[in-house]
Amino acid sequence: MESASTFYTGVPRHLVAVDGIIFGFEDSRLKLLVIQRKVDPKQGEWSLVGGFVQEGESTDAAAARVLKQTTGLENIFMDQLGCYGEVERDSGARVISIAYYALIRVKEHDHILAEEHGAHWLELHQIPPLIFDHGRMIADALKKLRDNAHFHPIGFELLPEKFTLSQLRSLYEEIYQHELDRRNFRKKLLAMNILEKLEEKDKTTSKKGAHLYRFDKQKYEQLTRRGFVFEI
Amino acid sequence: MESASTFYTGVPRHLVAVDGIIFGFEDSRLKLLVIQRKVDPKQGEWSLVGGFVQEGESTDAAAARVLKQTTGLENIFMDQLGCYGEVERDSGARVISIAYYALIRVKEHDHILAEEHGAHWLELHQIPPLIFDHGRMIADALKKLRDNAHFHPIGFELLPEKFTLSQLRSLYEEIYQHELDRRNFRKKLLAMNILEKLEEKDKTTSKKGAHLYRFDKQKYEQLTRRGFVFEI
DNA sequence: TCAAAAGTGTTTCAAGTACACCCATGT
DNA sequence: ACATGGGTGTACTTGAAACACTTTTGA
Repeated sequence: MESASTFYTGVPRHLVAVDGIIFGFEDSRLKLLVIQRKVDPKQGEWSLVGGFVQEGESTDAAAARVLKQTTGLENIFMDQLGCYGEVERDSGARVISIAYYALIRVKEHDHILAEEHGAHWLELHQIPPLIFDHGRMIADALKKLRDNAHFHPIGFELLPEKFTLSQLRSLYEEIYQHELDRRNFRKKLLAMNILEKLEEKDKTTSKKGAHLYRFDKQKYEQLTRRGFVFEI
Repeated sequence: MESASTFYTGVPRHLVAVDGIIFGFEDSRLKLLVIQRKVDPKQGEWSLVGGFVQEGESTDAAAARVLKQTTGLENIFMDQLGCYGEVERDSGARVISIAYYALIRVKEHDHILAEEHGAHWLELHQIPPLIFDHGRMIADALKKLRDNAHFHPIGFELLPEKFTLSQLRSLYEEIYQHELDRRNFRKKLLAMNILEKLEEKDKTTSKKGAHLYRFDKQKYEQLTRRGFVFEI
């Protein structure tokens, strides 16, 4: 393919990175996994987890790899946030970065592995200034998380398999940063018919105990095919 | 910065392209600008407009440059769609592509320039199979256009400065692919208070003539700051 | 027995939807 | 005079928002 090699040769090549905005939910708080950078430039400063896209590796795969390296988790909900392509965004070199955000169950991830990488879970209002354009990435990720959570049942990715309605509500209160009416929330969610009520109760937060529920993905997809639209 | 050069050296570099999904609105139809590719591989086949990101050029700038080269237009509404990073997506080489969609006023663009590039405006249902993953890019762009148009007044980017309410309505009918009630649409839009009613009338489509309106961006932004949310 | 969270029901209000009629005018 | 698209008003329906009371049980 002679002409092909003509078309692609002589074209400048670029360093391409992936950065991960990793959300977690713990103690009724939305948290973010950030690390203290181990390499220069900006060694020791706060940063998102990231890495370079390798040859023969898709950007999605690179993001999944980086996530696994820091948390030990696989098959995690991830969505691409977008490309950050300003020339001067990385002070060390011209790097084009593809940002991904991920939702993980904090309890399930490998805390020891994360610590080895200098990783910390911080609440949203505790996030220090980050290197490069990582602050903007987080802002964009939060916006996308909110938009996405509004019409898709991605919130469940942040909760344990079994959860109470109070937990679910406080999750959305954290995501949207405003209170939701306890009774209306319950009514709305149960009316959707996508939660499976379990016999077990969670007694850690009240004497009476709150029923545990499980997200019924089967039922959700079935309803979706019939035109149902999730909305919170 | 010795350690910095250590960190970045030896890292694989990639070809990075931008591809443009360019929407236009003409004769009450939503259209897409596609070209017949002039280079191998896939010469002669249908493709989106695109090009490679140069050194010292941001991805946004590259997308704007490609748009200008094919249409002659500058300062156009553009939004990033996302990164397409599969390893085998381009059969000629490993190319990471950043897709952008743009909304342009068809009347204002340089038709001669476009023709030189083998460009054609095609209606959505006329789009032939495209090379690589361009078909998927279009599907994604349409989805994003719909989502975006739902809560942001981006539709006006596709209309001439002065337009009738009927034109505006048929634009949204095209975007959403379903009919909207003529009377309710008018009521809703006028109630928003973001349209400036002009004295002029457009008599091309009726004997009575329809009033022309102009989108009042000032007023829209003012209302937005007060919490107003556009929705159609 | 009482504090604290869980669970249930009702009323109100706003926004969307459906729909019918009059208006202006070129042919 | 009439056909054609432009313009206006009203009744209905649905769903969100606001809100008060009862239940359970460990301390």
